[in-house]
Formats: sequence, C-alpha cells, structure tokens
Amino acid sequence: MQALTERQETILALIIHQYIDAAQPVGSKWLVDKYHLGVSPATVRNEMASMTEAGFLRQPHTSAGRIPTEKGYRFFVRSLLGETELPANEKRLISHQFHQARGDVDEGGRLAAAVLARHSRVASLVTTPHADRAIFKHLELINTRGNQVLMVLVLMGGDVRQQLLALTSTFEQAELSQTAQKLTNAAQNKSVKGVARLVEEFDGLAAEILLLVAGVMARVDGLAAGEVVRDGLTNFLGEPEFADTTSAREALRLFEERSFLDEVLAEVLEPASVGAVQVIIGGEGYWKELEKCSIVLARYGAPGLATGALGVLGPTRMAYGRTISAVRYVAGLMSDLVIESFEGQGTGRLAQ
Amino acid sequence: MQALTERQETILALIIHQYIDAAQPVGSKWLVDKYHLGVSPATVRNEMASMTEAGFLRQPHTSAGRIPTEKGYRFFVRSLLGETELPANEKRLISHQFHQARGDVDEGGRLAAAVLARHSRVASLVTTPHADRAIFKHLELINTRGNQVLMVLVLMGGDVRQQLLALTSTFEQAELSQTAQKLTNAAQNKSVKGVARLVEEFDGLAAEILLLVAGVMARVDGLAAGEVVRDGLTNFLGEPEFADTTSAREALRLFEERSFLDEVLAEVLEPASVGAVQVIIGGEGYWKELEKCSIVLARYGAPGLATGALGVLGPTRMAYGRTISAVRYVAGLMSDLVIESFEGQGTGRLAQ
DNA sequence: TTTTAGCACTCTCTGCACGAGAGTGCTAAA
DNA sequence: TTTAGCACTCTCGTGCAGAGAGTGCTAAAA
Repeated sequence: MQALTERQETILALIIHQYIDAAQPVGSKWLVDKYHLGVSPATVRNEMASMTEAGFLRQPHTSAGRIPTEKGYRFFVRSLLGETELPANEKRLISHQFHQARGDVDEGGRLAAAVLARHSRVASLVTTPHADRAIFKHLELINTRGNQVLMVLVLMGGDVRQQLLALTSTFEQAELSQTAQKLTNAAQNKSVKGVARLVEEFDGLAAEILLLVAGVMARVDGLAAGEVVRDGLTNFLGEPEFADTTSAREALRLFEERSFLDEVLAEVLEPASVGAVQVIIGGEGYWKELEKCSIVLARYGAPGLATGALGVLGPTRMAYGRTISAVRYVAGLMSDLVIESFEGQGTGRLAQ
Repeated sequence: MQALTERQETILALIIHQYIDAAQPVGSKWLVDKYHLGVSPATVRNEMASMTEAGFLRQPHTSAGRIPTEKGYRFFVRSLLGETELPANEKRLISHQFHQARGDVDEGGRLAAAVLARHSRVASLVTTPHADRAIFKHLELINTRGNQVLMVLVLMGGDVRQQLLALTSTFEQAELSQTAQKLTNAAQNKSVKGVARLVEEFDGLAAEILLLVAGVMARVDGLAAGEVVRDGLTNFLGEPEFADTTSAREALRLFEERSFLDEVLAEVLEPASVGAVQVIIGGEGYWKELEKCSIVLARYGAPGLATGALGVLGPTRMAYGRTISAVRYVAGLMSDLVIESFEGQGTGRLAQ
C-alpha cells in the first residue's frame, strides 16, 4: 500500500469525519473554510486527486466532492483511529443501565444489545455465552405426567438444557431420582466421548438416558453460538444511504438470517480472542449485501469456561471511534458478568 | 353502519382484490373491462361515489381510481370474506415443513414463525407457550462451584425456570438435595400464594429458597407471554407503501418493542379464545404507527394448561383470505404440538 | 519545487411549462 | 335506473434553462 503524507492523512481523517457527520460529499473549499487549514483549496484539491488515484477516495460524479472508499475507511480505522476510550460519563451511563442485569447473564445479554443499539444508533446483536466444550455436571429426571419425563441436564459453566421425553413405561419419581443420581455420579466431569463410552456400562432406562445426554451434549459442542438477541434493527432505516429500502432490506435480511451470523461469527472470531475488537468494513468484498454496511464485533466471556459474541451492524458511514470503544466496553462488562456468575463472587437474585 | 347493496358489495370486493394485487388505485373502466361486469363504467362510478361517501373507499386525488379505506377492509374481512380454508396442497406443504419440530415446542415456535413469514410474505411472531397460572411441580438445587447454587424450578405444564444463587455459606450436594426434596414434597401443586404461605413453616436455607421460588412463580404469573420469536421482518420493505422508509421504520420499531406486543397480546387475546383468529386493521385508530399495517393474531395451545400466541404483521393491503387461514392452520398445528407434548402422546427426541 | 489564483468545464438539482393519460362527476337522453 | 357524452381535474414524464457546487488545468508566485 502506498504511503500517505502526514497532510494527506489529516485531510483523509477530516473528510471521513465530516462525511460521517453529514452524509454528503466533502469539497475542498468547504473543508478549508471549516477547519481553517493553513492552505488553499487548490492544494487540498491536489492532495484529494492523488488520494483518489490511490483508491482512498472517490467522487460520485465529476462536480461533486469526495467520499471515502472502503479502502479509505479501512486505512482510517487501522492506522489513524488509535485506541480511543469511551468518555468517563458515557461509561458511567452505560454501566448504570447495565446494572439492572444483577448477575443474570441472559438479562445481561438483552441489556447489552439494548445499550449498544441506543448508544451507537445501530443494529446490535449479542449471543448468549456458551461453554467452549460440553462437560457433564448434573442430571435430573422429573416425572411430569403419565409417562412424560422431563430431563434437566446441567453442564459445566452453567449451561442448562431441558428435554421432554416419552418413556415406554411409567416410572415412580423415586426410581427416576435414583437413576439420575447414579448417572450424575458416574458421568461427573466427563465430555461427550466420556459419556458415550459410559453407555456400555449401563442398561435399560439408564443406558437410554445416557444416550440422550450424549446427544444433547454433542449438539451443544457443535454450536457456534448460543441464542442470538437482536436490538435496534430499525436504527438503520433513518440513514440517508438506506432511503431506497432495497439496500436496507438486503442488509436486514442477512442480519436476520441465523446461518449468516454463524458464518461471520465462526470466520471472524476465534474463541481465544476475547478482548480484541474486529471490524468488517463493507462486507470486505465478500458479502455483497453488506456493501453499505460495517460490522464491529468482539468476543466476551471467560476463555476456557464460556464465551459469547456481541457486536453491531451499521452503515459503513459509522462513527467508528465511538462504536468500537462502546463495543469494547460493553464486551468488558459482559465478561465481568460471566466471570462473576461462574466464579462465585456474584450475588444472583439473592441480593435484590 | 349503512347497508350496501349486493352489487356494491361485489364491486367493493373486486376493488379490494385488485388493489391488494397491484397496489394501485382501481378505476371504473378498468374494473368493467377486466371482470366483464354486465354494466357500464358510469354505473360503477355511481356505486363507487356512494361507497366513497359512506366511507368504504377513498380517492388519493381527483383523477385517480379508488382505494379501500380501513372501514372498507374491515367490512370486507368481517362480512365478505367468509371462512376460507387453505388449499390442501398448501396445507400439506406447511405441515411438511412443520414436521421437523418433532415434538419440540421451542423449535416448533421457530418453525411456525418461519412458515408464516414465507407463506404470507409478512413479518411473523410466535410467543412460546406458557402456563396460564404458575403451579409448583418440582424443585432441584445443584451445587455448581464454591457457594454458587443452581436452582431449577419446574412448573406444571413443563415451564422450567433456572436461577443461579450465591448462598452465604457452602453446602454439600447431599444437603441441598435433601432440602430440595423436602420442599418439593411440601409445595407440590401449590400456587404462588400457597408457596408464600409455606415460608413460615420453614427456616434457614429452606425458607430462603422458598421465598425465591415464590418470587420466580410470581414473575411467571405476571407474564403476558413467554419469549417472542420473530421472523420475516424484511418482507415488508419490498411493498410499495413502505418505499419511503419512515413508515416502515415506525411499524418495525413497534414490532420490535416488547412492551407494544405485550399490550396488543393482552388486550386482544383472552386466554380462552384458542381457535379464533383476530384481525386488527390499520391499528384501529389506536396505534397510529400502524396506520398502514394490519395484524392477524391467534392464540394456540391447550386452554388451562399452557397457551401462546402467534400471528403476523403486514401491510393493510394484505391478502387477508390466505393469511387468516394460514394463521389459523399454523395455530392448529402448534396447538397439536403443545397438547402432544403435555398429554403424553408425544415422542420427544426419543423417536429420532 | 511547491503552492496558489484564475478560469473553463462538468455535473446535479430545481423549477417550470407542456402534453399525454387516466379517471371522475355531471347532464341529458334512453 | 342505466348509460353515453363531455368537460374538468389531477398526476406523471419529459425537455429545458439557470443556478450552484466542485473540479482539473494552466500559469504565475513563493
């Protein structure tokens, strides 16, 4: 990539700043007048022309000002933005709103989505945290009605899965409890494979249940992410670049689609990358529906225990500084929440 | 309401039919030509004029054709539509797609939303079924780590609530299990009030837990609906009446908002009304953001056991016949699923 | 060599006029 | 009661002219 002079970087940053604000092409004269640059419009024009040739800027038409290209945004985000921090008062505001979660991770997810959507005026998503690997913790069998039995499976890290079963014959609650107890002792701390191996050591009801447990655990293992909470889907639609509806529709449709999210989350976020913030600008040429959109993503949680992802989807013309630091900050809060829940410092609902 | 002649009803129905199809004002000559009415355009014009005066039709401007008013749609849906049934092949298609649910009610909800969205090209929502009243069934306390305890509460009808607690001191799993057993026996089949009364009979850990249980149950009682699954939010945006984005935005924002849904679901649907389909046209003058939208809603489930709601949100200019019968049919499928799950005919995942 | 002033050029946007097209309401006759 | 005829109204698309904004280029200045 061709290097830019310091002055060119300044001008690029100003153009992006201004374009994000006003959503309109930025002209040379205007820029000089507003920001009191010590040079004439003609000089700025020359710099603009060379940056246009280098691919950082483009003109919608001959007599219009310049707007940033994807390459321009990318350069801006990677090289010029730096590590911005959220102002203290915004942090306070966010963590205040966030305090309603009170140790409830699911509620925390909903709040995180709401906070991000409101703060950055974009669409947000938060996946519930889930364990990197399913480890058996506890099993319970509960008689509900007739031969219907509710199986409750608790995994390491607090993931709880329930399943309704119809057994071939009726069992007393005492018998069910005993079986559950027996299996809980045997399968303690085992992974999917461990549980599957255990099946041979049991027969009858116990073996049947174990098979189911292994199945549920395998499904949990295979999951890229937990439930997805979305918020602020409509924040987009106000932006001028989505005035024609069709582009907005494309982007929203993709955002709604679970398979797309799984793809993005899997491709972009290593479970180990907790803390880092990823920025995908304009679909990176890969997702053409996201031509006008950018995604800011982060993974949160306790690595090795349970992690989830959160982020936002907004127009390419997005306030990256604000948004990135907001995502980073909220990811931090969610991580605290997860760790708190699992490490035993939390208060649960008892503190209410 | 002023009565319409039979011919007027025919003309109204044709106008609505045509307008739903083409999204453009319908003129007299056009109508006569296309549907081979045995009368002249002038006659139709006279009828149109009188229906316009009566409030069933309106003109966007002097030289345009007529479009139906809310009153017109309402009359059409209530009086002219009749009880349409879904064609057999569509039923087969839907129930085929629905079969993937395999007794899993949550999965069924997601599928129902997807099926409705695709079939009727509208936004759909499905709430998970939940018990009309919380009745205690079973309690389990599971040691997870340090003084963290996972409380799993099973309610009559299969509702499972879990909660992570931090206790003031550590307990052995055996001790927790014993307490849970004791409380399960004591609180069996009791309502919120019953459980609350029971608190006085216990002390220490048991009393503390009971208080929490009562709290959770009270929250369940207060809930108008369970989780909400949405789908097809973008189906709207293709329709010409939402080309300007702002109206689409209004409607989508409302649809996204939980409080609005609670309001609608509570106001419109008695828990007892399983089977009936409700139609709200143009917000009924009450929700001005839904001016251009209609809602078709039904309650499904087993009355007295557990019920949920499902429905769609689409433009006022919606194919009511198709949509209403689709909603009714899908509600039936969901009811079957709920009943199946609770009555013990279901196969759970065992049948896989 | 770099910066700047001046100027011609290009493109969009707005307002305006005009005609075609569609549909109506009214009147008078069937 | 229905219908034919007709004048009237309103929208929509097109073409055109002028204003405005911003550029690129050239030549002079620093």
